[in-house]
Order: sequence, then C-alpha cells, then structure tokens
Amino acid sequence: MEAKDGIAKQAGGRGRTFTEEARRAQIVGAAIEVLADAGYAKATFSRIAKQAGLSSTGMISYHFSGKDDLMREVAAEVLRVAEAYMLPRIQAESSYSGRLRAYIESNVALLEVHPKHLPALAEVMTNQRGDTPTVKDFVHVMEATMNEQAERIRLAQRDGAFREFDPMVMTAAIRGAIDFVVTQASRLPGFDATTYGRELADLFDRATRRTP
Amino acid sequence: MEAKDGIAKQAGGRGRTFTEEARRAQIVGAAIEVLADAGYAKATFSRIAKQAGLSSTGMISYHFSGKDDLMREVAAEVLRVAEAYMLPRIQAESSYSGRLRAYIESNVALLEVHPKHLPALAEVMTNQRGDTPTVKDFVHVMEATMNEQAERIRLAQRDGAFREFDPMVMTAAIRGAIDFVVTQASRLPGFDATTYGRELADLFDRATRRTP
Amino acid sequence: MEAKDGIAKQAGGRGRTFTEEARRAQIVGAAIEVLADAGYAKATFSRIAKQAGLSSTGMISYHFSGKDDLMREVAAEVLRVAEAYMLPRIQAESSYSGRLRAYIESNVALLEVHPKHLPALAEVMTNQRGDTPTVKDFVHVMEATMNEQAERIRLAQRDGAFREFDPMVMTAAIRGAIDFVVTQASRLPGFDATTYGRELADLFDRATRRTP
Amino acid sequence: MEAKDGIAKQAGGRGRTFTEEARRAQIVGAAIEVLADAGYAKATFSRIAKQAGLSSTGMISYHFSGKDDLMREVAAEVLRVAEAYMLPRIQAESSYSGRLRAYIESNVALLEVHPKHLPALAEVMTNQRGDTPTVKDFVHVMEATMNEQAERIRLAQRDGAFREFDPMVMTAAIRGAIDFVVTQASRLPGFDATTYGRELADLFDRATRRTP
DNA sequence: GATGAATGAGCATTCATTCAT
DNA sequence: CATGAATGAATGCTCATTCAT
Repeated sequence: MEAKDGIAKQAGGRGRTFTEEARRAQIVGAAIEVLADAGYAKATFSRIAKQAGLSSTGMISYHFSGKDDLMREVAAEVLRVAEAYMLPRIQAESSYSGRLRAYIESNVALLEVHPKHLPALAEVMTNQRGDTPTVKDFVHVMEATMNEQAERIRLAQRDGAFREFDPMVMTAAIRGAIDFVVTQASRLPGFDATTYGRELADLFDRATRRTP
Repeated sequence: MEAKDGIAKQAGGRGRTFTEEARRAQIVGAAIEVLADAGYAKATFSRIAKQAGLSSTGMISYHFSGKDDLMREVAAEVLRVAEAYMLPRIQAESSYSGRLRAYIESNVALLEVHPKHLPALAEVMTNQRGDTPTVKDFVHVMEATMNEQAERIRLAQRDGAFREFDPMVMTAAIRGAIDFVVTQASRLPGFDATTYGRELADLFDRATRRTP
Repeated sequence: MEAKDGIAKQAGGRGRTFTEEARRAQIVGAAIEVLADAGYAKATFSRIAKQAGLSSTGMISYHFSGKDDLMREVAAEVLRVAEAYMLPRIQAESSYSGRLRAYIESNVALLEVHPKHLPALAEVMTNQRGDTPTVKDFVHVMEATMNEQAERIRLAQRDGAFREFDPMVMTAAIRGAIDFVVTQASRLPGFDATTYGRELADLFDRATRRTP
Repeated sequence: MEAKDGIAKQAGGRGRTFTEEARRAQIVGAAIEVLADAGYAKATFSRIAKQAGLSSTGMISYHFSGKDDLMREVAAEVLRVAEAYMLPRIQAESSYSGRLRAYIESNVALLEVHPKHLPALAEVMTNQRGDTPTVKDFVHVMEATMNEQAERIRLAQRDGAFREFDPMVMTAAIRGAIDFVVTQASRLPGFDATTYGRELADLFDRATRRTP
C-alpha cells in the first residue's frame, strides 16, 4: 500500500503547534487501535477518546474538523507508515519480478510490524463511501496508485519480463489478495507473516512469469 | 416482536403465510439494494423501509426479530442465489482446473446477473463482527467453505493436477481477488464481467498449473 | 378483599355467546398469570396472548375494547373469586372480633388457594391511575368497601366490642398489612399462609381489643 | 454514554463537577415529581425532561447511564432524605416502644415534609422487579432493613418490653400499613399526617405491648 | 488550548390498536 | 368469529457536534 506524496504532505503542515500535533497523533493512534479492534461501526468518538485516555469527545472535535477529517488523518498516517516501510524494500530490488515480490512481501510483513495499521485502513476505506468530500480524493489516490502499478506492469510486459495479461486485473487481484489477509490475519490462528508473504509472492510470481 | 417474549416466529419451514413470505422477500430485496448502494452504516431500517415503499420501520421489526435477523436473511438469500447460479456451472466441469475456472468465472458473472447481491453480502460480512449471535455461524459457514476449497486443492495436488503451494494461501488469494472486484466493479467504468472473469481465471490457472 | 355486587354483575351479562365467554375467561386467566409473574409493565398483549396460547394479539383486542377493559375484567374476576372464598367464612362468624379474624385469615389463605389472583389485582390497582374511565369506578368500589369496613368497626366500638381508635386508620392498616404480604409472599422462602394469617389476625385482634 | 463502552462516569465520590451534580439533582427531583404524580409507567424520559425544563431526553441519558441508573438515584435520594429526617427522631427515644412510635410517626410525617418522595420510592420499588441489576441490591437493602427491625423487636421481646409474637409478621405489617398510607395519602381528602401517624403508632403500640 | 455540558437528530424496537379478509 | 398484517406513535438510547467558559 503505497502513498501518493500529495496526501502525506498535507498533514503535519505548518500552522500547528507542537502540543497540538502531539495531541492529534495521540488521537490518530487511538483511532487506529479502535478501528482495528472494534471495526468502523464501533469506532465512535467516545471509544476513541477513551482509548486515548481523554476525558471528553469534545477534545477530538476540537482537533479535527469532523469524523471524516479524523478518518482522513488515520488513512494518511497508515499510508505514511506503509510507505516508509515498503518503499526502501521495493527500491532495493532491480528486477520487475523482484520488485513485485518485495511489494507483496513487505506489505504482508507490515501486519507483523504494525498489526493495527492496515486493518484500520481497511475499515476506513471499506466504510467511507465517496460521499464525504475529504475522503473522496483518497479514493483517487488509491486509484492513481493502482493505475501506476498497472503501468509498471505494462512496462514489464513490454520488456518481456512478464507474460501477457490484463494489467488492471492483475493489480486488482494482488490488491484483493493482500486486503483479504489484512482483514483475516487476526483470525487465523498460526498466522506467520513471512511465510504467508513468501507464498503469496510465489503465487503472483507464477501468475505473471513468462512460461519458459 | 422478539423471540424472547413475543409470539415466536419460526424460521424457515411452515408457519409463514404467503403474504408474510412475500413481505419478507420484499424487505430483504430492499435491504440488499440499500446495502449495495449506501453501505452497511447507512442501511438503517428507515432507509430500507423507504426503499421498500413501506410507511414505517415498525413493519420491518414486525417481520424480522431484529436487525441481525434481517442481515442474516440477506446473507442467506445471497448465498442461495449464488449457489443456484454457480453450482451447476462448476459441476458441469470435470477437470480440477476446469472447476476452478468455472468457480471464478461464474462468481464474477454473478455481478452482472445480480449486481447488488454480492456487494450487499460483502457489506454484511465485513461489518458484522463475530459479536452478533445470528451472523456468527455464517462466519463458520464461510470458513468451512474455504476449508473445503483448500481440501479440493489438496486433492488436485495429490493427483498432480496442480503444482505444490499452500492451499490455504491460494484459497484466500482467490477469495480476496474476487471480493475486491465485487466491491469495486460498480466504480470501474468499462467493467465487463465476462472478460474480467476470464482474465482472473487465467491468472489463477497460471498460478496453480504445473509448469511443463 | 371483598367485592361490591355492582361490579361483579356487569361481567358475564347477556349478549355474549358461550364461546365468546370462554375465550374471555381464557384471556383473563392468562392475564392474571402474566400480571402475577411478570408485573404490570410486562403484561403486554403479546405476552398475554402467548400465555393463553393465542397466535395473535388481535384476538385480545377483538374480545376486549382495550387494555383497561381487560384489566377491569381481571379485577372483576379476582374480586369474584375472593368474594366466593371469603364471604362464607366471614359470615360463619357471629362476633365482631371473629369476623375480623375470619376476614384477615381467609384473605391471606387465598394466597394459597389462588396464588396468582391477589398479586395480579395488586398489580392492576397499583398501576392503574384514576385516569382511565373504566378503572375509575373500581377505585370507588374499593373506597366504598373500606368505608363499609370502617362503619362496621364503628358499630363494634359502639357496642363496646372494640376499643376506641380511628376506624379509617385501622381499616387502612389492615388493608396495607395484607397487601404487603400479597406482594411479598412469593419472595418469602418458607411462607405458610395459615400461620401467617393467624399471626396477622392476632396482631389486629390485639390492636382492636378492649384492654381488660 | 453507557458504562459499557463510553467514558465511565464514576458513581459517587469525586469526579463530578458542581454543575453536573446540580443537573443530576435537578433531574432526580423532576423524576420524583413525575413518579409521584403520574406513576412509574408514565415516568418516561420525555416527561421527566419536560418536568425538569430540559429540551431533550438526551440530556438525561447524558447524565445517567440508563433508566435504572436514574431510578436507583431516585431511590438513593429518597432513602437519604428519609434517613436524615427519621433517624434523629428515632434515636432521641430510649425505650423500645418510644422508638417504634418515633419510627412510625416520623415516617408518616415525611409525607407532609416531602409529599412526593415516599410515593416516588413506592413506585420504583413496586415496579422494578429484581431483573434490573442496579435496583437488585436495593431490594437487598430493604430486606436487610426489615431483618434488622425484626431483630430489634426480638431484643425488645427478650427484655420483656414487647409481648410474644412473630417479629417478621409484625415488621411486615408495620411496613405494609405505612406503605398503604404512602400511596393513598394524596387521595384522602382531610389527611393530616400528625394525627394519622399518632393513630398508627397507637395501633402498633397496642399490638406489641404486653398485656398488663 | 482545553473542557464539560448541552443539543437534537437519528437509531432499533415495542406497543396497543385497526382492518380487510 | 377469528386472524394475520399493518400502523405509527412512543420508548430508551447513542452519536457527532457546538459552545461558553
């Protein structure tokens, strides 16, 4: 799950004091926790405030312009963390297939490093319909990201590294396969991120590879 | 009228009049519509009643013992429809790979035949945490289904039809890839179920196939 | 708890068929049961219908003109039963103190013969405020009954059988003492109506008796 | 904001601001008023809010964790007031019979000082079946109080101050006689608490006294 | 900056009652 | 006579948000 620069930048911009930024981060962290543990429906300001150790929900409304502003910040934070973890690992690879593998494995590995982050994002993205203006452009970011990935696949196909197939379908399948394990990992008893990531990467390696 | 102390409404079997069954079907249909269009959070009795052309929400409470009873019925209805459509198509195939392809293609095809059904089910399954007793066993059904599929994959591997890989990871990837298109199909502009299904089936055919 | 003739008569008057009367009796019986077991607040048409083995609440509305009509009938039935049990036992006594004792003892004894009747009546009388027109005159009946008792006490005092005290206070105390055991009997573990009735009669015998 | 997942409101002790305490008292006062005037069934949040001059029922839910929390507070308030009034008057007496008289007279006198309090408590105790957890222990308090009174009676009998009789029956009769006047006082036209209390105390003095 | 208090719309649900069949 | 179906007002309660301090 990669982040577009544009989004990540907006948060943490100028005009906020240090304490304010700290409070916001604290609230966002609590929101991630609650979203992952209890789901979007039960991620009320009440619960989030409680999780954050705050005495009132007014506090949250004071720091965020509304619920979808908070959710937007949650998404931004997760994307920031994901990018910081995944990007170096992907860029360390030089081959197309190596980068695909690194993308999948590092994404799954995130479930172990920050177990609550991706599930929280999944809750937000699933439940926020395009109706709220703030989250609207988030959908665009995700779409743009997927288009980019499809484009990179196209390059790999042109260079003969990948076989011929519909790049968007492949991108969606990868996204879906990862999203599924994101939501299910906590339920799977003996879940091991490293093994799972490797298996999943193998799977898509087979699916994209030219047959010899 | 709740099961607790009201006059019991027996689930399934006889005991329901024709009109009652018709009303229930009408309400379930409206619920599917609303779930698909507006998401679980906004699928309130109010909205569903309005969609169904009913004057009050009391009507729904009259026919269903509660919200999760309704949701349960929604899930049951979708599964019924899905099974009716997919099963014959799967059973028509005799080879392991043929059945896998039929499973994927018929599942995706359902998005064209009943565009609201699978999205509605996805909303219910995503948002109903294991907390509601009625939906709890639905999760078990889904888990059982996935275990079954993994078992069939194992057989295919033993018979040498599929290569060696972790059956559960493959099952999860297939489920995830399909779920993703279920939730995204309505957003994709030129989405064509037949093409998409074939591409996705190709993908997993490659991923499971023994390399020659 | 004695009944004024006027009330008891109204129910069971002409104009009702045999089956209708039977249905009404069945419903009243169920209502008494539910009132005693679950209290007035939970004595809904739903529960009463279920207790009576009826399939719908409409049935009750069909036979009674409303909830307070049903409650009125419940009260009338209890008064009828109480009168039938108590009156002969009271009239068998010739002395003032004997009649007082018979009144108290037979009233308490009713808790053993018909354990649900008096508690049901207590629920109705406690919760029906004077606002409903049908129950309004019931209150008058009770008041009249108490006035009568006070009058009889006055006669006993005039005849020198009882000492001097305020007859209304005594009447109220007797009523209250009995009502209390009516509502509490089911909670008292080793409650024995005969012993309790004798003790209570002793108590009021002492309270009314001339000191030698 | 429920205790379950909301921000906990600690009962009693510190943690409540002055304004909050004032609002709670105001709401409890309004509830007492409505309970006494309209009865438990009609003591809805709506009515109580209206009586308190509040614009919405949400206000009540904000300050109390639920209906039985409010009812519990009502009961606690009444008991507090009753104890403050009655205890000094009882303790001022040194003889057994003096204390019994003081108990009865001060209890009845409360109907004049706070005419709505005891009726409100009666409504709560009558209509709250043991089912609500919060009020459950209130019943225990009442039972314990009655057991205490019975014990004191036993002491008086051992010391030869009272004649022999069943202490629990006497306790129940006293309780019932007082409860009755609590519920009926408002209906009695020329009710005078002082006279009534004295008469009732006389009655039970006779009932308990050793015959010379 | 921060907070407790208040608000009011919205939620699922229950209820007595009505009515066509 | 009986009933299943429908109705809509009312209930307790939760929620995000606002605002004076």
